[in-house]
Amino acid sequence: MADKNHELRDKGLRLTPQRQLVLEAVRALGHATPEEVAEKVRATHPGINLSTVYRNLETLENVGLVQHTHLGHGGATYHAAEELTHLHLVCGKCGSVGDAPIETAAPFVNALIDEYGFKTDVTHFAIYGTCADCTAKS
Amino acid sequence: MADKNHELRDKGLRLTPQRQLVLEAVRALGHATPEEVAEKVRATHPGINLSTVYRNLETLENVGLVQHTHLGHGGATYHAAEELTHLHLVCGKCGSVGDAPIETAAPFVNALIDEYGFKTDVTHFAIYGTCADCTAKS
DNA sequence: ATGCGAGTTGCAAATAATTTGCAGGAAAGG
DNA sequence: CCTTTCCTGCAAATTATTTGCAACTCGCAT
Ligand SMILES: [Mn+2]
Ligand SMILES: [Mn+2]
Ligand SMILES: [Zn+2]
Ligand SMILES: [Zn+2]
Repeated sequence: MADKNHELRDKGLRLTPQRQLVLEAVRALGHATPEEVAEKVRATHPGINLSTVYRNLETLENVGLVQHTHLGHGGATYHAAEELTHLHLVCGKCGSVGDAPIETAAPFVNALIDEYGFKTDVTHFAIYGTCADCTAKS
Repeated sequence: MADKNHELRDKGLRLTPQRQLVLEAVRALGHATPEEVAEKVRATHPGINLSTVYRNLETLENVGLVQHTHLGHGGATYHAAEELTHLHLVCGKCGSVGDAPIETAAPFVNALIDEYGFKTDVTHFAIYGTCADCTAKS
């Protein structure tokens, strides 16, 4: 590696400790709300302001390093862009979040393209329903 | 029809003008945010309070007369339960909301049941992506 | 090294969306 | 009617996110 953190400069962004830490936190956490990202960052940079986290998440999303997804009824959660390679199966009863390969959705995605010219991003919203455990219990 | 509005009493709910109007508004609007429902109701009942609308939407959802869906990054929109018979194709570029029959998703839904025992509700979240028009323009 | 200018940050305040407490008012049933 | 319970309006509280602004600092050009 020539010099570290080229990925941020390459996108035309300044390399600040806060920004690096936000990105690292998102990568470490898998998926996380802005609040959770802030919490994680505070481990090494206690002073970080929540609004800085929001702003950096937005900035990092604009340059394609992170993305947001909706797993629940409320706000968004953030992922590292590289890591968004699976569907999220969210159970409305117990709140569990399972994964499934994106290919599972391929026939559906193709049908929407063929019939409507609609290009689906299957990761933006979670797949909502009831998990096997909760179905068994009821 | 024996006597009107049995549907509310049958669910064990009191029949108040506000409640009836909220339900009618949801039915008339197709999909609507709580704010939009309130607006609609105010046409005939100007005094209705927004919190009454929120409370009634929740109540009506609990008894199964309405349901909420997420069409965008933000809050929920409400539908009459009978009316939720299609997918929502939401374009992230232009914001348009198209419809598609639920059957389009059948192979996908079946795959999730077979492979994970996960029962998908395909209407809770919209199907997010880019519409044909926006794809053409870019 | 030094300095400058644009991009960033922290902080406080502003917005926006939704929820809650409470006291008065109205619906259902006897 | 009368009572009980549910429901409503209103104000205040929460929660989530955004914005204005002055101070700061990163990266580039002296
Ligand atoms: Mn929801
Ligand atoms: Mn979104
Ligand atoms: Zn579950
Ligand atoms: Zn579009």
